[in-house]
Amino acid sequence: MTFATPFGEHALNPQDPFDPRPHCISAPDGAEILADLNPAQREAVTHLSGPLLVLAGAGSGKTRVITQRIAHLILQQGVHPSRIVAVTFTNKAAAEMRERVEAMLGSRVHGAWIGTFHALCLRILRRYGERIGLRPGFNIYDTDDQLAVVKRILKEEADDDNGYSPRTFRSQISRSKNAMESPAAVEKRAFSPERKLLARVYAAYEQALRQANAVDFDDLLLRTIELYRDCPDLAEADAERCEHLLVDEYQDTNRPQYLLVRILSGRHHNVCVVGDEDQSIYRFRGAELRNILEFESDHPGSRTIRLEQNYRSTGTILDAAGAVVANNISRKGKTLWTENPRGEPLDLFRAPDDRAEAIWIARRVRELECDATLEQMAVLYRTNAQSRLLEEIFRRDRIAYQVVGSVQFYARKEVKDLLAYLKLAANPADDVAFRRVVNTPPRGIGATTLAAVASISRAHGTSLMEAAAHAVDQRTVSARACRSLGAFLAMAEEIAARVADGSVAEMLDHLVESVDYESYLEKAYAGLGAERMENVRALVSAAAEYHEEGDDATLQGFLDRSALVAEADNVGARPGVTLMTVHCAKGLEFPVVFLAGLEENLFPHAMSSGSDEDLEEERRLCYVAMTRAQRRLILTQAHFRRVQGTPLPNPASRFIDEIPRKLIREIEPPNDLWGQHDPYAAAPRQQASGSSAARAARAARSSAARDTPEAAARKVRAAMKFDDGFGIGELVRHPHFGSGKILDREGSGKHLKLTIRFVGSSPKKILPAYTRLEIESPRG
DNA sequence: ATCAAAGCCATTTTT
DNA sequence: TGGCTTTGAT
Repeated sequence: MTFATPFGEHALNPQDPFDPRPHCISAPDGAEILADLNPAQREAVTHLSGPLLVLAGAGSGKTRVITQRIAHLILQQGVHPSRIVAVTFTNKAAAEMRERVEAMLGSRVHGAWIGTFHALCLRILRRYGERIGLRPGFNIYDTDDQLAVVKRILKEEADDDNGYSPRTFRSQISRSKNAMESPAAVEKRAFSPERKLLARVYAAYEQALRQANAVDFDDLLLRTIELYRDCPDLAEADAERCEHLLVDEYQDTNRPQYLLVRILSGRHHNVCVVGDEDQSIYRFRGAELRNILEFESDHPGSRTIRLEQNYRSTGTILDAAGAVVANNISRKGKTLWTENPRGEPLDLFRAPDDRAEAIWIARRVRELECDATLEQMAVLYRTNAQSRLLEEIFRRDRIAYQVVGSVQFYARKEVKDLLAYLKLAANPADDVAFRRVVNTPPRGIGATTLAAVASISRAHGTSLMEAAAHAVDQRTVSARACRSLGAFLAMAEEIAARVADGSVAEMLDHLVESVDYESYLEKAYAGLGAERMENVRALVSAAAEYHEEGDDATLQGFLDRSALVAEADNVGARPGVTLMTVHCAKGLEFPVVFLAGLEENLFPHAMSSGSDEDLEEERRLCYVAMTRAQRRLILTQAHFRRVQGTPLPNPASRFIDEIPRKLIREIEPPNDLWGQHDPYAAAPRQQASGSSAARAARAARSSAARDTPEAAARKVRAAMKFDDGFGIGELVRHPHFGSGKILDREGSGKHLKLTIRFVGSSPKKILPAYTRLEIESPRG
């Protein structure tokens, strides 16, 4: 398991990543905590009162500083743990921090809060949410759920030709929320029809969430701020509790998070933020670099400490990464240095295409296996889509690997289905959950029935669940629908009744049994049902595990966790090479790192070529990727890459050119990787940007045949008479769409299909055999 | 109402 | 390329 370190005598450095001894020494008392720290680290740990900004370069022992600081406060300053709050950005970081502090202090940390912003806010809202109108049992909507809400609204709000993408609306709404813009504010500044529609959809979305007693991720922060604003007593009490506030990854905070920090540190002002402007990579979701750049002016009397000694990487890797990020303008500027040896030059492999790139990486992994384990290697890439080819080749070559975070476990359909049942039990107002499970597995409740239920819910202003009960009571829907809807309601009630007693795992087990979920999966995913069933079993065992962790296990707690916890949180849990996106890799380190897909339009991504800010973020992302490497960094690039199935040419990433040549060793492609397939044959000649070329290809494919020379035939048919009464030009009435005019007809008997234009909409095809069409104006 | 086929769409990163 | 929605058939 241990491997020879190339660092010779440096191996005894206690912070040396290749030192086989465990990193954190257990149970220190007194001065021992400070023993292994350099002067800057020590100052950051012992600085006691007032705001503190720690600019911590990559690999400079940032987590160490935070954890030691917590230990120092508790052990030597006598601060009660419950008066310490440490917030991080990801669960991963929080878990690591908690683990390391516990390793040092054992039970003495008990009472300190260590967790993510979102988890902290959720806890506050669970306790006091009622004071701002959140009813107990409120649910958390993830991106999928948000999308479902937006889709439904778009359908109702703008049913005529809405060419708008729900996804765009969803992210625009999220963007507005992070900027803390109300629907009214968006409306006020909306000049284009699209912005106006956005304002309407946004308003309806907020309304829908309130009615469903649900909050989205953004709301967790926003509504906590709202709570503090409306209930100053609570803000006061929590700020009082925050004798010491520590914030990790401060460069990634957005506006709501910034405000929360201000509120919570408002009383004691002992706020210690740690961050690195060069590693800010979440601008796209509202992170404001400004927060860290302006910390000093924001918090008068603050102290700034720079951690510039790197303990992680070789000198070569550090120089290369530093040279890249030096091209950015908006930064405070740090110079990282290291006592580590220079190490090997960076490998650079330029592959003819993406397939050859993957094959070469697999081969190189095999070669390197002699001085590093598979677990010590990682392949990083910009986009999740890139993992597919790598996986294929790794599987073929029988190299063990683990993909982190691509398809989130909790985002899988089968998992979401079952969780939706539980969410509905916890919160019957959750309309998204209702729609999701009401006919899953299919039980004869189709669009017609659902539309009837929805209109009742609108009319009475109640949830779909209540509306459904009402419909069954009043026999508003057909007898058949009544029966299936009634059965569904009875089952939902039964599940809800089990919430009080019994474990979550038992509930799930019972649920899977009673709806016969397994045979549904079998039917719905021919052949792949078993695979999906595995995920169901994994969910059940996750629930069982959750139950074993503590005695305060509740359905609520389980749902909260599944909403906030991502799969990415157990990196390295399984054997093999780690495959993940660069974003996912932040905060991690590996002895050997491959960075794949270094091409223009991919990294930097085509989406980011718009502004300098976007490009600088890509560059920081590249910096983050490179600084994950401890011993070896291997860069790869593909001249041609398949995008949506078409091979597209891309020049090498500008980031490669920003690395000093002398730090790179370029590797010639082996013969067998050239020309075993001929990418140039299929590729377009033009040197276009990825996205526009892709669009052109798509357009060409679809614009092939669209003309319909049937107009003549239609005229012939229009001249004929029909004895079934549905003549062309006839006016008819449809139970749903109202009055309309028959434009055309095909087939006959029960296969008769009519094209009808209804008032105020485009023509629709109707089969009279399945609907009750009445003739409105018989022509003489 | 349900199922299968076919067209359609989108592909940046995540709590 | 593949997942998902719409369409079409029964």
